[in-house]
Amino acid sequence: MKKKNDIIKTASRLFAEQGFEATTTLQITKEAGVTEPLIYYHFKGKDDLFTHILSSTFKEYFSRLETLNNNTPTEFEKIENLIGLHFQLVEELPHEIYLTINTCPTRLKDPENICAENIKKQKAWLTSFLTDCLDKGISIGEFNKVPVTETVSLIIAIINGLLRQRGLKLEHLSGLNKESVEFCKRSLVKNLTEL
Amino acid sequence: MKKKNDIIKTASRLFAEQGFEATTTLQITKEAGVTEPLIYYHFKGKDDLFTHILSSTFKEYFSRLETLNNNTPTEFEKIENLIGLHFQLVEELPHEIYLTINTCPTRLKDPENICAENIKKQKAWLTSFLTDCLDKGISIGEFNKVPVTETVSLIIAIINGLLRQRGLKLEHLSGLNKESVEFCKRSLVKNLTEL
Amino acid sequence: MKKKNDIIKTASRLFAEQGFEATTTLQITKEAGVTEPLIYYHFKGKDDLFTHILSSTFKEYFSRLETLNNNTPTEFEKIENLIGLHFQLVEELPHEIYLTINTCPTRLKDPENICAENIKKQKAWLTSFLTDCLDKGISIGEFNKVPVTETVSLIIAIINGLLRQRGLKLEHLSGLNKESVEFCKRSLVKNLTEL
Amino acid sequence: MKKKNDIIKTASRLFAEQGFEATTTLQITKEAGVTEPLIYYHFKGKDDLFTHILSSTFKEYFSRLETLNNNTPTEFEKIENLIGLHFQLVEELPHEIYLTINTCPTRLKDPENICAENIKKQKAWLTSFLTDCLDKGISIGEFNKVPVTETVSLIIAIINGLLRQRGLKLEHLSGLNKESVEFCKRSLVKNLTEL
DNA sequence: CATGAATGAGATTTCATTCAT
DNA sequence: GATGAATGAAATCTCATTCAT
Repeated sequence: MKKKNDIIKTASRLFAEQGFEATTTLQITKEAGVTEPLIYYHFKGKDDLFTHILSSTFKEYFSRLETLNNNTPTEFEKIENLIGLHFQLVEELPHEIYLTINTCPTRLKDPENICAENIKKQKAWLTSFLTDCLDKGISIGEFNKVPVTETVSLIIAIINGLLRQRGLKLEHLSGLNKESVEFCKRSLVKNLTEL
Repeated sequence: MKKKNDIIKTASRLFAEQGFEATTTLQITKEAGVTEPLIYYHFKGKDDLFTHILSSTFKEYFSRLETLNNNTPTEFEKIENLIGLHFQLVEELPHEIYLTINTCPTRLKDPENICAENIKKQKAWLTSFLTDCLDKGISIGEFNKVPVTETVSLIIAIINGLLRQRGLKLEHLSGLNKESVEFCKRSLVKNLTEL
Repeated sequence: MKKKNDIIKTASRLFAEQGFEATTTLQITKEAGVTEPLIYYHFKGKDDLFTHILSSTFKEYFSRLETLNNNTPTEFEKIENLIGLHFQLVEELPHEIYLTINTCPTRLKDPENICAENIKKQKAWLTSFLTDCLDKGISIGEFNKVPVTETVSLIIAIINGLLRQRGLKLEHLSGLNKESVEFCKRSLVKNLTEL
Repeated sequence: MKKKNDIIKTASRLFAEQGFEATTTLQITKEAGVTEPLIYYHFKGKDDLFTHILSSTFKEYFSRLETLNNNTPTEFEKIENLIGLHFQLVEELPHEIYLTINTCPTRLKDPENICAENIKKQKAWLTSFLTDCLDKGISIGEFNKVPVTETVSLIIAIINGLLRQRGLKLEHLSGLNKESVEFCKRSLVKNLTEL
């Protein structure tokens, strides 16, 4: 079972770095120190291996989303926690997260495939979470009166954009977490004392 | 020459939708209504076709960046124009832009390749532009005293995140342009009357 | 197109001699003097090549059955002609005919496959032809009062058994044609003067 | 030992239905409810398993041939008994018999292999038996003066053809046994009262 | 400019077989 | 007896590319 794990780890990294098609089964097994047929012993094929990695990743991702604390003193802290969770995740599972951001999109055409399914689910979850948050924050006067739908899309875009930068190794997010939160806070929260 | 253009258009779309590796020369020619050797008459090969498309796209992109008006009354208007330019671009050249966002990243390892080169150039350009802008805006008291480096990264992430959403067809950016600008404005510009 | 024909001829022979599974695409192409991918240029795959050969063979077979003369003085001559047609066919297309007898049966489980389909069609045709023949021959007193269904099955079995012997190279049917006809005639036709 | 038998039974069936090459060791073990290495505990390999099944079958076949009664009142009864024996055999061991008819032929090229060897032996036995029978029957005036060699081939073809029909599940031999015998009797035996 | 036919290199996958337990 | 894990060898198939016309 150790070897099975070696395959999964190596494949995650390579799929993330090079994409699904550009990664050959031979390369995976060579770097994992096993022989090619072992992939086919543990998985139905290259596709199934990819699917397996992706399911695990999204499962982990969604289970973490569920742990977000919904009893924060302010609505903004929920957003802060959501952003923090993503920064945390990409530190722990850089390849896996990058896989969902970068390799998935090229496999999105077939609406039944696992990428499409999970990316939709993610979007729905984040939209619902943020919409709640903004609605409540605006109604209790914590937030400025921003248009909810657009602002939700925007925050999701920010999260995605940041993870992507990081995946491209264009940024070492250190310090960006705090600043992203501040940026949003200034834009959303009413009556902040000026910096 | 019409057929050459058909090849380029079809290839742009397919490379963007499926990635470079997942797109076969046969598929390109079939969907373009030509035969395979014609690719080799007009280009050195599949790589060269890709390179051609990418260079044109980045050339167009950089030439547009150069048209940005640097004599705006306020510094924020420069940022507004920059964001607007990207929204404009993705409306006009959706496949080409999505290509740079989605297909390039998996080809980034080789530092000599055209993707790496241009993405670095893009990043340098945007960083320089936004750094100038923020530095000046802060010094003249138009902007809050935000940490420049991080905020620059953040704005770039927002732009990328938005284009990516659009490419994934998760969003119809209509309305998002204006709201993105407002979001940033609230966060950056001092003494706005509260909404 | 000459090379395509070389593939078909070589494949027919090898499929017949060794069976479908035991024949490799490499072997076919080597013996046909071409390279492997050429199979995939002209056919969808090994299966499609097999299917193509089989369709042509059965098409030829059924078109010959249709040429059988139905205006013979006696009913027995129809049977004689039917047997003769099969002997003739196996002389002209030994590999192809042997393919239908020997390689088809192992592919019979899937009821939609081309073997199943054609073998059923063949059986239906022969049954209908022979049933007519026997019915009429009995009613006009040319034939003994034999049980029609069973006798039809038996004549089909004789034809199949003979072709199979020949395919196995256990027999050189010379002389067998005439004798097969005599054997059946003695059994079926009334009032023959004893040999 | 029960599991060994499960392997043998399942393998017989699958080899007969699909052929030797098309049947994988994995399929055999799955359908037999065991694991692959067990085949290698009981047999030297897939070839050896096939050989084992085939030897048993032919051994049983030849031992039955030896039980044929040679002291019948008429020569024709010998032929009748021979045909009956084959009908009987295919009822009892349908897979095994079909194996010899259908799977063996594709393995006939190598003259040292077990199929070639046994099929030759079978042919020799039947030829010798029937030749004796016909020679004697003709000399004592029981049979018409038929050409012996050809008629022998023909009777063997009939037997093979019938077993094959049955194996292909094109026929339920019920009733055919009796009628096959009658068909041959009418053709061979002198002075039958007309039906 | 354009194509039908063909190919070299290599990818994915299968399968009989073995090893360690 | 029996098995889960693993493998060497080879099969089918794909794909970018080229040749001859």
